[in-house]
Amino acid sequence: MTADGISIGVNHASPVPPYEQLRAQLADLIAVGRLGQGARLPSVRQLASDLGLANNTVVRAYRELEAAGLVESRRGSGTQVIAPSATTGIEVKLAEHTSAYAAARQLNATNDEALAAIRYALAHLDRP
Amino acid sequence: MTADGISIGVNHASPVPPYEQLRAQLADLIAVGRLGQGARLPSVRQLASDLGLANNTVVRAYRELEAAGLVESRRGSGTQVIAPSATTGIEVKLAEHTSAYAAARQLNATNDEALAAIRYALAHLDRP
Amino acid sequence: MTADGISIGVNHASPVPPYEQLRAQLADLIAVGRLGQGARLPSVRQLASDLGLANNTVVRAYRELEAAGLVESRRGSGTQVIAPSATTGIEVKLAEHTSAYAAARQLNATNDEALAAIRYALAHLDRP
Amino acid sequence: MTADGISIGVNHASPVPPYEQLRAQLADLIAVGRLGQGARLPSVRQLASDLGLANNTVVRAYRELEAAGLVESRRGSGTQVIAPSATTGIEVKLAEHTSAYAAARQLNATNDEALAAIRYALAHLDRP
DNA sequence: GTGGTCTAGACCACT
DNA sequence: GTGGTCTAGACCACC
Repeated sequence: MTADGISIGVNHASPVPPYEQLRAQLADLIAVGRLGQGARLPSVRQLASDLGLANNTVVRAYRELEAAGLVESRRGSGTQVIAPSATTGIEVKLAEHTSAYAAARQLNATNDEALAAIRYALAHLDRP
Repeated sequence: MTADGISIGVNHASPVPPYEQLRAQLADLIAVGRLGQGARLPSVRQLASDLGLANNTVVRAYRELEAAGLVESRRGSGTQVIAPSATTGIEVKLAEHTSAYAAARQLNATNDEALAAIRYALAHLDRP
Repeated sequence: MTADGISIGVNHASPVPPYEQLRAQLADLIAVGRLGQGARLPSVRQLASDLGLANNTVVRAYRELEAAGLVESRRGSGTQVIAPSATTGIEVKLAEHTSAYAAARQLNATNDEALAAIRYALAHLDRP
Repeated sequence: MTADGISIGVNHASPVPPYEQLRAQLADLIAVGRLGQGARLPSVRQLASDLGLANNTVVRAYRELEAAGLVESRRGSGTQVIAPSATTGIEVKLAEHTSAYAAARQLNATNDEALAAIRYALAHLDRP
């Protein structure tokens, strides 16, 4: 849990490298609007020490976000979100991912199967 | 597209290492029943040459699947699927993933948003 | 565009640090005669605010120009150009740079290629 | 001078960071055809030790070239040039640069001045 | 052997 | 304080 109430985690056991885990989580927070235009990301040093990473690992993640046009870094003034023209809603983000996942895994879900899936997911999400 | 009609792909540009891409795809095919009990995986050499990978990369993926108890390799008979105690259906797999994704990304979707998501996904899946 | 009709720009995305971008542009303007002997550079505060830079960044650029003997700063009278012993013409400046570039890049241009180059450049310069 | 007869140098005193000096030189060698399609760049370790740099510095340069689509790196098989659709000739490269330089520096050269420039440059190039 | 990532700590540029 | 770069050396994935 970082200062701003956004929590980010890194799984060192995962085959996905830490910088990419970071990048993906931040990209999603931005895409979904949790980090909107002008929002400041935690400082490199802050996030690195929070997560027990080397500074450069965070720098790498921020650099990739910048290359993707999601964020802008300036020496001395930190890293800020550049809002995407049309903010992507949670549903759209979830849907894009679900769809991509199904395709990538060749799950060939029928409509009924997919709906069953989402109902199942909803039923098992721990939520207050 | 490998011999058995199952197609597997490896993206060299991805930060996820090839052996893990392989492992994940095979694990899903098994979890979902596309590769059922007793099904034979392609031979190491076959799959490696199909994908332009070194044999060892495929060996690594198979080894991890074996360690997870999903397949069994025996000299002479290749690598075969050991059906999981309860075969996981497509919906369950999709749902688990969707749910895990939402949690990992802190998307905090409401039920309505999640349903909207799945409808969106369905509408955008190219299907015959 | 600064006060004197000379325009200077800083690209924050460039790997070249801002103070050096400033220094190089000013040095060229001087070398080429656009800023002649006795010409006054914009005040540090002026230039800094025009470009959205911190004062110290401009100070740094001016300091390097002074160390190179191109300008002189005096309290009260700002920063003035000290004309180089022999004023360098545009052609000479361009030529020096072109030549240095070719050498640095090992382009090994023949005379014909270089002439073709300059003709091409001329044809593509937007000029009134 | 590296193995392949291409020589690359890094100036540690320059304000331009080493990885960028590297990137620019390699990009030019490719743009100009000195490193054509399929040509293999020196290995990261090779180049790093030739130039007295840390491996990561070379890695960074190669990564940027890859992001620009000039080059492709594969673990185990090195880094190869992906030829640009239309190979850029030496003259074009030189001209583009000269033109860009003139514009960036506001040299406002006339055609005559530019021609004088190139003649001057040619006269002062040390060439066998 | 190849490239890819990470660390720990340094120094620089910038606000 | 901020981000940006470099080093030295480690370990991993891949051919």
